[in-house]
Amino acid sequence: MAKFQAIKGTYDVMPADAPAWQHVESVIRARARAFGFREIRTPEFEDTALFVKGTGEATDIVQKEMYTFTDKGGRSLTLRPEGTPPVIRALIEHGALKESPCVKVFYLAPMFRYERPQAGRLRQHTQFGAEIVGAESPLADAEVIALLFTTLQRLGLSDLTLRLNSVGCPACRPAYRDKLVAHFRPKLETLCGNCRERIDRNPLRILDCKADRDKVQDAPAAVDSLCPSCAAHFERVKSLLEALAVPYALDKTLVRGLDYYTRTAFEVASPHLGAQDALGGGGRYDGLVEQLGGDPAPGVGFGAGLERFLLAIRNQGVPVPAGQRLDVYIAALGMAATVKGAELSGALRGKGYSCEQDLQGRSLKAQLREANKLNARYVLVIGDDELAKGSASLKDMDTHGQREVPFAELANNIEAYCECSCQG
RNA sequence: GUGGAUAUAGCUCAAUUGGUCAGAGCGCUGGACUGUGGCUCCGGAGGUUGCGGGUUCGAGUCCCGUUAUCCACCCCA
Repeated sequence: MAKFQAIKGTYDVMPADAPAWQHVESVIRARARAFGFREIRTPEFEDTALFVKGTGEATDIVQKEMYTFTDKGGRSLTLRPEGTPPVIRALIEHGALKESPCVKVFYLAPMFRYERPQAGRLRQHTQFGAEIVGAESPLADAEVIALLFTTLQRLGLSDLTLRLNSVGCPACRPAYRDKLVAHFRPKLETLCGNCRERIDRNPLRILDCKADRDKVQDAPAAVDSLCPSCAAHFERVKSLLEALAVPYALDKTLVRGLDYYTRTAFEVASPHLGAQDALGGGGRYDGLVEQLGGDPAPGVGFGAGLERFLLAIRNQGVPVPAGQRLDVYIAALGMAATVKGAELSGALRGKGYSCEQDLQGRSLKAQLREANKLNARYVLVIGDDELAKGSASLKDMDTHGQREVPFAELANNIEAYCECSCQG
């Protein structure tokens, strides 16, 4: 076993896996552009207090999952466990919300959480997230959801389930909370240990309990206790999702784990994942901007895990486009030919072709095998014969055809000989 | 933090009740007309069986510890 290995919960994307990542990333960027979201990049670590205040003191993330350390200046810093607080912080810090009443941004960035790894869960994972800040319109909720949902569809994922719920606002939630407590308090005995604690700490989370799924079904639903404005908002979100052709399933037990959520809560899950089946989730957070020191502004967004995208893609058997093929492989025999090959590869690369040359001084057979493995379109064979004639043997790996081409012509006008797909 | 499973060549895995059991396939590499790929055939390299103890005449094969990985819980992407 190797002396050093990637630390628990982290992993390497080796060259063989890179094309799949690039594909997912490019689909995401294309979708974000289609919806008019602009990219934002924030630091990998922040003031610890940003997450304590933003994510919420009582959340599991803050309680036990943060990578927190003290730097040499005595500052308490934390590796970003989630994307929303840093984004809001940046928008406030740069006055983006004063410059424009509504901002739409997305990010693609690593997140860090100290958790026990399992299928679809890592200590460092990559999130695709998007936020719309400054819009109270239910269309903002619907657009954010549609961005996530259609991105997953574009990736070829199917059997997706979009769970939707509304958890109300500071005006109506307290009353609902009381109803819930009143409902469960008498049945305390029938609840699991976790829920007995939750009834005081955070009763809404009892709805999330997997052990007592059945006992939760007849509990009062948040959607039945919404104040008029939250109820109207939720109705519009639903009809806008229909307008956007995004199928949803109401789930009155869906409660998101972060403190800042208000009104809309949603989650997209795939049956092609393990126990952690959410590809992404999010919701509205109308109080967060103010909470973090900005002028009050509503917001809505989501976070989604790329590793889970890749996992679902693989488990579902969705084909992933292969990486770009090599245009030209130069097989040279001997030092003089190698020098000539270097000269030609320089010229070819200058014209925009991808081109590589043997570095091991191996036999021609071995070089051709290598070219084949690299899926090269053409191979230029250069040996003593070619050097004497002043021309190279240009072999088409797809048709098996081969012809002689003078060195001078090759460098200037290879297109003429590669009737082809080589891109200039 | 809790529970369960697993740790044998680069990868996927074999190895009867502890006694030639350290192997196969793939991959890598060389060759089959000393200059021509993908198929086929032949050869080669590569493992002190995660690590440390113990039991035994003898341990990948049993016991203890340790580390790591995987899966599940909590929770989340």
